[in-house]
Amino acid sequence: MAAMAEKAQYEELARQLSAIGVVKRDMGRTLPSDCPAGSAGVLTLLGRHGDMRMSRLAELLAVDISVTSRHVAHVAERGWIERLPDPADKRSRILSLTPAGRAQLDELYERTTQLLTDRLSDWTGEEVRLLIQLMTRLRESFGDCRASPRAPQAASVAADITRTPA
Amino acid sequence: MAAMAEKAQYEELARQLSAIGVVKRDMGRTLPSDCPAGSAGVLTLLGRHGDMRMSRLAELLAVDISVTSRHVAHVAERGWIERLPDPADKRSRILSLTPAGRAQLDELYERTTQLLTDRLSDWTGEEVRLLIQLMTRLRESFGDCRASPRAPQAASVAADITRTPA
DNA sequence: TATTGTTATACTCTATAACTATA
DNA sequence: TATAGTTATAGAGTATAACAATA
Repeated sequence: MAAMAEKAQYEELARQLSAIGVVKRDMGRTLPSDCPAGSAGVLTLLGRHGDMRMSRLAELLAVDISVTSRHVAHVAERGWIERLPDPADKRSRILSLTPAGRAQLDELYERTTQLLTDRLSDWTGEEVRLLIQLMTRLRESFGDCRASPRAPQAASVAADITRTPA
Repeated sequence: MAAMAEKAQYEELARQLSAIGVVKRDMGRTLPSDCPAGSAGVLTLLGRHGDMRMSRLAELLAVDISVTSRHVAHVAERGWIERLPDPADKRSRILSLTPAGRAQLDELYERTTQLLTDRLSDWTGEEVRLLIQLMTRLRESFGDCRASPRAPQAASVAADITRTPA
């Protein structure tokens, strides 16, 4: 009984996931031409979490380290980050934002805010918060448990909904 | 004041959007090797909405018609759809699922359900429903208003939350 | 002239595998 | 031997532009 309804829900969720690309592409169009989404991800995570090694960044990006390496190279070529030697392990490199990288990051923040302020003008803060919470939990459910260092577990959303009835 | 909080929320939402790829890739890995995500999208929408023209399908997929053309060609080569002449406009083609296409679609449903049943085992139906609703609204807010033919407008989610306090 | 759809081209993102340097 | 990172290669998805056929 409930299984049938769940199956239909799952189909609908799969459809929504496959269609979310239209949102990502719209976001991508607002990026500077020399800073594609991959580069923006590197800058954002370094800005948020501070200096880190390649392998840690790959975890946060949730992509293979070879992909991370390419994004990092692109960002480093533009002088937005430095790759410092790791005194504890000569195989490793410590990634660190440069002042130019921080400036680029500010530019990205500016563009993101402008776009979302426009697109989500009729959303409440509560709705945005809830969507963020559910997307975070979705990623955790798919095994990406690395991106929420401060929030060990995005607890049951249902409980949160009842606790915060707008 | 509130603007600062909103800006931080927007940054977080942008991060979640850029990181959702890990979920899509996991879904993609469950697909048959000769039926990539683009093909699955074509089959799914034809199954859901019935026969349609290329241009309509491109709208539903929310991609350029040139992209749609390639996905459709891939699916047609495998015998999953037919491209029938449109009696009303000889430039146009009517796309129609074949029995083999329906069988392939059933296979896709099966795999999707299995994956999501596993990954979302600790989600409530209400949480899934809410995520679907918010993602639908997000796409609408980004100008993709074409994919919800039966639900003219996904109304305020905040109102819905209070109306349905679990 | 305008529109429907196809094809050619180019770009981004991704994973796998082979490789180098270090642990 | 095992691990950190780089590079080469291949595959999927997308958009733009040029084109053919029809409206």
